[in-house]
Amino acid sequence: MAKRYWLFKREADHFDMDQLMKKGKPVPWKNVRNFTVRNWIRDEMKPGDRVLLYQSRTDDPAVLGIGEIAREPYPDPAQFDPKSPYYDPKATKEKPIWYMVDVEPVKAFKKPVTLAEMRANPALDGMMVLRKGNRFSMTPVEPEHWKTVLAMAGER
DNA sequence: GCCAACGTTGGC
DNA sequence: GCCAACGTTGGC
Repeated sequence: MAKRYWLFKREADHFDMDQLMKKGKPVPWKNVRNFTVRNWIRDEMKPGDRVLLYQSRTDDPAVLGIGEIAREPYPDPAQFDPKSPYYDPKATKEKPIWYMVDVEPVKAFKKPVTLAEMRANPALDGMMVLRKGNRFSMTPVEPEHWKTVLAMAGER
């Protein structure tokens, strides 16, 4: 299957792009508990897919950099852990419900691409993350939109 | 901090 | 299986 593009959202409180880059290792992107997003993870994400890393719930929400999916999707262990807030009593090891991927940080943009800039760019019309009321923590990104965002960041 | 929007839950 | 109520997301 061809390489795909995604946008992963994370709240500012739990997202430090510099820290990610410094670490330089794949990080688990866990705790997705939305069925639509689960289906994208489980059925469509592949190692090598590229990801826009987006910071939400801040004064200036923005894409801060890019990453790459580092391994096949796998069951989120928290669903089996009764002590976890993400525990799901309906999930079993044989039939997991929730999936996750690891993301390797690839590059921090020198110039983040803000939500305001993205909304102002007609080339990004229809981008899922820009839709009103969008609450998916992960969304697919069209190849043309990917190129546009990278160009806006001054990257190639 | 507010509140619109939306996914999920649960009573019926 | 519907749908109102609830809880959460996330821009502003």
